[in-house]
Amino acid sequence: MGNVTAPAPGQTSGASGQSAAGSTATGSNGASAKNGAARQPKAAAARASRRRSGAPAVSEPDTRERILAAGAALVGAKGFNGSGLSEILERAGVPKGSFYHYFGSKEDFGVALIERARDEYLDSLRTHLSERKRSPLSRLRSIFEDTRAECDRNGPTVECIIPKLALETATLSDPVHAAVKCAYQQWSALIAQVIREAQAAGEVARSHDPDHLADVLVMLWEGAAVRMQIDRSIGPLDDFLAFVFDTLLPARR
Amino acid sequence: MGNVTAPAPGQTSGASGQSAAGSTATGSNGASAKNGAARQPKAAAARASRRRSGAPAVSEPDTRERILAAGAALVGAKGFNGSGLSEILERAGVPKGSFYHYFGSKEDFGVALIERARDEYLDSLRTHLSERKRSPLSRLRSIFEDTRAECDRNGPTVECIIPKLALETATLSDPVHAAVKCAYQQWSALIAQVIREAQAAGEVARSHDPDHLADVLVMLWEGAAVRMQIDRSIGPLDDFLAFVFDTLLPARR
DNA sequence: GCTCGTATTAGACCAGTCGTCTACAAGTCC
DNA sequence: GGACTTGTAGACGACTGGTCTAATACGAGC
Repeated sequence: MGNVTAPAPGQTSGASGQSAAGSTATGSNGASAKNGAARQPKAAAARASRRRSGAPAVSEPDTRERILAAGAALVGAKGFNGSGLSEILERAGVPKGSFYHYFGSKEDFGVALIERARDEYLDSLRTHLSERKRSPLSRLRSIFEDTRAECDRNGPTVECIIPKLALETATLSDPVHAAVKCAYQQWSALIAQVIREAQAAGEVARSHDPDHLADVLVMLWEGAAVRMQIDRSIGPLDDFLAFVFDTLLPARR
Repeated sequence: MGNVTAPAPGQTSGASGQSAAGSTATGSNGASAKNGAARQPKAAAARASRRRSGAPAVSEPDTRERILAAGAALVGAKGFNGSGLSEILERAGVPKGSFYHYFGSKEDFGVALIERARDEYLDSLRTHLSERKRSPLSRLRSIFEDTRAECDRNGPTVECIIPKLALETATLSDPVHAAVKCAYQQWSALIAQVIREAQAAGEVARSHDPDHLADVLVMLWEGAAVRMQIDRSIGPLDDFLAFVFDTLLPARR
């Protein structure tokens, strides 16, 4: 390691690559894998071609999605390494054999999990942000308030598998890391855009640089989310809202 | 703010308690543990009595500490569940059999890890904050700048096992959760204290409530730390410093 | 030197891990 | 109907996980 680099935030899904995993062993085991070539899920190509040809796709009702949903729930609760495939699949009501039909490996599955969460979240964000009848600042606020409400509904211990997976696996697995990084960049960019609109509308002081401010908001929100899990209370999210919208942004000056 | 509360942050170490772990299983396994009483490390009592009697303690040179150090490094890199005892002990140069002489369980070990990190960090904080010859605001700044410098030295992927352990295990293990919560409360309290001093010295606007502001700083810093791991760059920490000390605090008004 | 009691270690243990493999059911095309 | 592909099904294997018992190393007392 030692490097840092930034390998093109786009491309995330696809081939695994099998990053450095057990290469640290100092003593006995040494080489453990005989595989050299990357496995591929078999189903991905099929799915793509089927979609392309517009077939009704009677089968594969939602197996893949069921696995992902169960995985998201369990990983959210017990972490990625803490969740075994067996339990995920048991909850999804899907046999083991099907898993490797849809995903190349557990790591692949992790990437898919992140992409799913990211797409879902960013979509809801875009929905909120495109509500043209509300002012930019009010739209921005609604984003966070809605997430807060959701956390309130689901209990403070769920939610936000992205930072969880990020901290847990990003040090190890490059594909997961890339997916997470990409998610954050898009998120930040969206926020920056609303901030610009809010500034144009005179709702936010122009002294703030939109990109930096967006990064700060994202970081603060993430910190609040972490704190929420630690305190097991959504208080931190309220603190976030109060600080950002009552103190920080309306810097009328 | 709502809640926050403060349930006696002291007491964290000691008996484990074996919190709810597998109680969520829907299907087969169900009960997995046969133990009801808490195990105890055997060595803890000995250590205590030895220390009490002032013996030179020739044996146990630093075995426990070596395990902790190796554990902190590995857990920081691969997460708690991702780090096996075998590898930790191998790195520490300690035989596997010795582990349960010093720790009651892996969970106990996790608590010890957090307490070690917390004590170390809070101690350095107190050192910084008690430097009477510097102004409060400058002391506050030096805290974060020093940590930034350390991250710069060690690379952005290490550091901060506390939020890592927090997100990874706090959902499951009550003792770990308690230790983490305690750490944050103390941290926040320390920051709030400096803020008060800075306000008294006229360095920070009195319009801020010290406790809330401290919480915000901690959350933002935590978010920056998470982001640092994701970006694999200390840029977020710089953003933090710039925002807090150039924009947020000097709200001269 | 021998025994005894404690501090420490070696290695067995089994549950659980991810991943593979073969067998089978269902749908589609010739 | 038979040869494909797509997806389901779960047993199986090699391996590692944390845990614990049985044995060692070591120092004190006689």
